[in-house]
Amino acid sequence: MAYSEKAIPEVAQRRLPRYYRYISELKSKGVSRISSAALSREMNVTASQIRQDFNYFGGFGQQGYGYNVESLYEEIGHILGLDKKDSMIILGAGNLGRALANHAAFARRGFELRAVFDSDPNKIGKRVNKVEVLDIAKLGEYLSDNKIDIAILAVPKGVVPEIYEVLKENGVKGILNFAYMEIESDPNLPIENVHISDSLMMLSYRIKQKGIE
Amino acid sequence: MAYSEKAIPEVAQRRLPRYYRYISELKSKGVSRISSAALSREMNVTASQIRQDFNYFGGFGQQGYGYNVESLYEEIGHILGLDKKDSMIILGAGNLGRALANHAAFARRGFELRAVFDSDPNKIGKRVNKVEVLDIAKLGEYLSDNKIDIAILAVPKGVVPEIYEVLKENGVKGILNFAYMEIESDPNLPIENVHISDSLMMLSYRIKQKGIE
DNA sequence: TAGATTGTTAATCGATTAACAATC
DNA sequence: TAGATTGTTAATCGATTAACAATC
Repeated sequence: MAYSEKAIPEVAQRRLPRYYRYISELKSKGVSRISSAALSREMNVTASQIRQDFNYFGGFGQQGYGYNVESLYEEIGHILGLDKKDSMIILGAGNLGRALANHAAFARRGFELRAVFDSDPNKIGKRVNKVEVLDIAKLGEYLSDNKIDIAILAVPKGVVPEIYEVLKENGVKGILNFAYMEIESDPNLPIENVHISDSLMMLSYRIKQKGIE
Repeated sequence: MAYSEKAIPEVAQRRLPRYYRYISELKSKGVSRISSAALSREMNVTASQIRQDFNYFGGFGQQGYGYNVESLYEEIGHILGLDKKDSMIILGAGNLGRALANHAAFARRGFELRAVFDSDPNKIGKRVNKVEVLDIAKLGEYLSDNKIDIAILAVPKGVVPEIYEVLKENGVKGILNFAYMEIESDPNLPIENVHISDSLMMLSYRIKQKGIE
């Protein structure tokens, strides 16, 4: 986006994957066009917000017609970088690491798992969803030989800082962090923190609120 | 909260688990008091926002002193309902379901796993993290015999609607949904959707943006 | 063309921040 | 007491919604 354009609000950016999800659903149902009004009903947001949001990213619609589902799908996919086939490794072959390695949705969205790393000698050498479990001690070495875009952290929080340094020094471009420790996002190394426990606590909170209000 | 009090903004409510996380960290480090200014530096938010937020929930501080870490921890834990020991079941004994069943952070926060459900005869009867895997066909029956607060959905999206109905009809109080299908939150049955793929897409987007801006 | 629906501006609403009086 | 720091109000900033002209 050219520097002269208006900055896109962070909140609007974070709505993109949700739009993508709904549009990909429409596409697979064979719907070929949709208006902001119709999409607003499905997604439970205002039509106005949908039009504003799509406009931030370039206005993919047509007056009197609406939005073409196929091209919307491609445009948003492109904006999300899903046409790029990022290479990916998973750190930690524990329960969560293995579950993520087997997560079909990742491959479907064009993310390509290359290896899993662990420190446990019983796991090293085994395979998880067709890729090999490598020794985490050799992570730096591996990264200098292999161009990896994304690292998924599924390790105990104690080892996070150390692994983070290795990832950072070896050109990994982004981190998806499941460890129970927030890593601050350096402007040059974006990090998305996924805090499953936070969601559970939020749920607990909302259950409790029901009775009160 | 009395009806006369000002409504607490949704965004502030969603910040609670993050506060809880940082405060619990401070507590375990042995820090006994903290000012909004000091916490603001750690958490990367403004001190003003911290004071506003804590005030929405009752203002746990003391002028000239700051906040007592121990009592802050208890207060927020109480607001989140963590002093309540919710009972919990997991639907789906696949990779993700098993990973969640073994997730130590849940038990640590007072959530008590009671059973796991699956439809696969090879899994039924086995144990996952000390609880039994039960036949999902008997879910309704189980729920009428056992008071369950929270259900975690880790099943393929095709079976979500059907399971949702059973949960709803049998008094489950909240759902944590990992399926790749958004369930709309009924006012009487709060749902937190966790979309791991969305986080990965967002990461991909942010990696892509780096080069552009 | 008439009807539909976007793109976009302006108005509203809500959240964040600044400021400072209250008070420990 | 003097200093520190909250609680809280008011000011600012930003996001959402409404409205409608543009246009397919």
